[in-house]
Amino acid sequence: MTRTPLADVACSIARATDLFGDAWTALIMRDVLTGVTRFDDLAHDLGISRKVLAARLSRLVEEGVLVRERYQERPPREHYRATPKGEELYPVLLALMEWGDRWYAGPAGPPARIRHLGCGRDTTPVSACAHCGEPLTVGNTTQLPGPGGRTGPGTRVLGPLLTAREDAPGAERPAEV
Amino acid sequence: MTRTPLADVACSIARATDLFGDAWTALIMRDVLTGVTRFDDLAHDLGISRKVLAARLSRLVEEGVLVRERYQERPPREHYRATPKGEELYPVLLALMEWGDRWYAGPAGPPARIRHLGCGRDTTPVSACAHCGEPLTVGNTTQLPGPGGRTGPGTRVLGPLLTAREDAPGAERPAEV
DNA sequence: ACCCATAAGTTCCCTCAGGGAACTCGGGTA
DNA sequence: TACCCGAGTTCCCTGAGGGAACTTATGGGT
Repeated sequence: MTRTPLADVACSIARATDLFGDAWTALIMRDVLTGVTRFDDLAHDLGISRKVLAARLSRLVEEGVLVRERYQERPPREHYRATPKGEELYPVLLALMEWGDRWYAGPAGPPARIRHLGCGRDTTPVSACAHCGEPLTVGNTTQLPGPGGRTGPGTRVLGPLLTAREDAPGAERPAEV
Repeated sequence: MTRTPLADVACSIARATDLFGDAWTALIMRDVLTGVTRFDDLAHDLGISRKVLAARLSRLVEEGVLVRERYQERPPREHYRATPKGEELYPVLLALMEWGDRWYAGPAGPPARIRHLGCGRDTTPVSACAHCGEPLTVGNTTQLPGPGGRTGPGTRVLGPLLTAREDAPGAERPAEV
C-alpha cells in the first residue's frame, strides 16, 4: 500500500497521505461519513473493485479510522462506521470539495451544498486561524520546525523549509492574497 | 492516471481526488508551495521516481495547478510554480497536516508549526463556517443537493450524485468569492 | 581541448497493485 | 429444495510505479 516508507517521515502531510493519499480512500470516507456504510453499497456506489474495497476497508480499520460493526444478528451483517479519528478527516474532505467546487463546478453551480446547522446557512468551509479566525493562505503563513521534528541534516518540515536555495527562482511568489 | 472516470462524476470531492488523490501529488504541491520548485530538487526531496515525477508535473501543468517557468536562460533551466488554482490547494494540505499532527505526532509534538503572519501566532488550521466562523464538523452540518447536482431518486449528495454528468466539462474559472 | 558536472528529462525493464468477473460461505425465504 | 442476499475471496491480466541508465544542452576547471 505504501509506495515508500512515507509513514516514517517526519512530516504530517506525508503521514496523512500515506493513508489518505489514495482516491478511493477519500471517496470511501466521504461515503461512510454521509451514511453509505455497507460493503455492497460502497462497492456499487463507488464502482470500486470489491477486492480493493476490502483491502482499503481493512486498512482503515487497522488504522482506527473506521470500525467494523455488526448491525444485525440474524443473519449476521457488518458495516463500517467512522471513529472520531475518522470523523476528523471531515475537514480534509471539505477542503477538497471546496476546491473542486471552485475550479470544476459547471455553470449551474456546485453539485452539493453544506448547510451549517449552527447558524442555519448554506456555507463554504474556510481554513481559518484557530486564534484569530482569519483565513490561512500560502501568503500569510510560514512553516517553522516544530518540537517533534528531528532537526538534523536533511530534515524537512512542512516542506523543505529547506536548506533551500533562494538562489534559484528569479521571481519569487507574487504574494497576492 | 485516472483509475475510473472520476473526473466526470458530479461530485466535487471525486473531481478533486481525481487529480489530488495521489500521495505524490499532495507531496509535490507541499514542496512547490514551500519553495522546492525544481525537478531535481523535487526528485531528491521526495524520493520519487523521475519518470513518475515528470508525469505528475505535466499533469499538474495541464490542469493549470502549476506553471513551468524558465528561471534562467543560459543554460536554459525550468522550474515549477503554483498558480492561484494551485495555491488554493493549501487548505487541503493544512487539513491533512492538522490531522496528521493530531493523530500521528509523537510525544515531542508535531514536526512543524504554522505561523500565521496576520496575528503573529503559531496556529492550527480550523475548518470554519464562512458565515459565522464556527468550526464545521460532521455533526453540525448536513449535505444537500446543490444547483449543479441532479436531484433524482438514488441521488446522493456529498457523494457521487452519480447518474450525473450533464454539466461535466464545465467552465474553468471559479466564481470570485 | 578535454573531462567532468548539472539540470531536466526520457527510456528500458520488471514487479506488483488494481480492474473485472467469477466463486465462496453463512444464513435467510418461498 | 431451490433460490436470494451480504460480505468477502480468488483468479487472471494489464498497466502504473520503482530503479537505474541514458540523453541533451551548457558551463567550469586545468
